[in-house]
Amino acid sequence: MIETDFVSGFARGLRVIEAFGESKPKLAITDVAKTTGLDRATARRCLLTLVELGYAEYDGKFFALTPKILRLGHAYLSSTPLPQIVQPFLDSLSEKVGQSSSVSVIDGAEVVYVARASQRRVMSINLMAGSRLPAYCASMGRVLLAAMPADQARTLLDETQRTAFTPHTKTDLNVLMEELAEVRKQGFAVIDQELELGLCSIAVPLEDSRGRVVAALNIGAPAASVPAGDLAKRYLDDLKAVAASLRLVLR
Amino acid sequence: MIETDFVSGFARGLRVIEAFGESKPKLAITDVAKTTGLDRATARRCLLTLVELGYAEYDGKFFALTPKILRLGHAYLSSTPLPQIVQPFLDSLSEKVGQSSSVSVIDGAEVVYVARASQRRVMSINLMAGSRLPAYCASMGRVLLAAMPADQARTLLDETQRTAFTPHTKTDLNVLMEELAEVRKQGFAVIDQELELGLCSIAVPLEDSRGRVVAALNIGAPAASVPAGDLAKRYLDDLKAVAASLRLVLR
DNA sequence: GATATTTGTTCGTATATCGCACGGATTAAA
DNA sequence: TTTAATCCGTGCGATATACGAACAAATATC
Repeated sequence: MIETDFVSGFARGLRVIEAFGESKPKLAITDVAKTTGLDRATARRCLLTLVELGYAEYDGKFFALTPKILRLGHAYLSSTPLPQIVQPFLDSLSEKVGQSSSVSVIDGAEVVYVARASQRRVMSINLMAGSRLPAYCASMGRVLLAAMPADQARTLLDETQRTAFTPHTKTDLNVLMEELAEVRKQGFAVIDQELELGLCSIAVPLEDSRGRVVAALNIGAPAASVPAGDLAKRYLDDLKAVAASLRLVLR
Repeated sequence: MIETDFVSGFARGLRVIEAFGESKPKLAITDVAKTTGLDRATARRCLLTLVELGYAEYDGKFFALTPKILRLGHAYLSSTPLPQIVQPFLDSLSEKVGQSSSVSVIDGAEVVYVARASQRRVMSINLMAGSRLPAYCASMGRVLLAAMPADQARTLLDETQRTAFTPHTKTDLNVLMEELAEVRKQGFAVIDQELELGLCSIAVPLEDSRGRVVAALNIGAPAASVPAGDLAKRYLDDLKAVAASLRLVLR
């Protein structure tokens, strides 16, 4: 008996959907076959299935996903209490401090935004629910990595391609592990332009009522108006207050 | 030979994912089987496949989606040019007028938000990319319905459960069809508290360079500060200007 | 413009998956 | 506690699907 409880056709199809990430709007059959490692015939069958169901369009040459695909992520966002619960807190926090604020969870070595309240844009990239950032150089990522067992975090970081997005980005494994220990000790993480020049942020963990870290909350600010060194002084109390309120609400 | 280009295992799996919508965080095997109409054994195999791939969790009793599911919607948002292209326009528009602004496309009888710039929250519900609203009572929905052939819009509306969310909601099929004709003629749609009391909005179509309507753009405002009758006067020129700019950019 | 390479599609068959039915476990009702 | 009612996991036969190869069409290369 070799794994009878597994629908490989389904798994293959999901691989096909994910092949469209990374700014690849239109893919031909062979492109999909290559990025997924599937046989061309199989990739074609999956793609045509997506078209048949309305999740994709086909112009005879290229396939492109349709907005119906968003139903899948929406199934998560609308079924999980977290985004709905935190959004109002996020809104008032963001308005009070006049900066963008977000909540994210971890998925592998990436941070996934589940809710966000944005003020004037300061980042070049556009963040929204479902957006992803590498955990090792994001404030919420540091917090979430610090919350897991050290060896698990080390393994995760070790397996990650750690790019230096700016001259400030910390990429050395041991340096990062020390950073995580510090974050664990002080209860928050500060990022100073490691992801993008001119942008710094501070994050705290969000615990549920049983004390388990389920997400992270952050505030991002332009380095020009708020130096990284001032972040804790200015925003930590507000962040902690929101975290405390949410601890009572999160089951 | 009947439909050889279709992977029904894949299609079944997607049905399983969508079963988690509508605020159902945790589902047992039988729940999924019921909502999807699949056999229990099949539903179970799909769910275990999701767990195996990390898209879902299983506590021995209930299944719940994980944030990894967002990768699927993210594949669309990051691969489709539309959200990235419109976001900066949305941001500056929203900031200029001091109200929330959004872009959406149509999927069936629903409007799907693909980008949004929000100011202070005025709605009770939380909107973000991937959120859905019934087309018949949303300003962007009216615009998008008006852009399709009348009989197609009529069929879509006829098949839709048209709930009166407020006393102002228009639900009569013929009234709505007349409304669409008016929208088509004047080139914009105004909604006065049909979705939620205290909220009104105005939307215009977004055309690509070939003149095809590919999305809708709106501004929402509290009825208390901006009466519905003033919406066109105050915001239509700004909306039209953005639409004109985007017409040059959208392929 | 001819050849070489890549791409999309079809086909047959070995294999995996589906739906059904059954037994054990769990929960609900009495 | 007993009974009834679900619910869950598992084989089995029938059916559907994946793979690889082969062919045709399109594209690239020279």
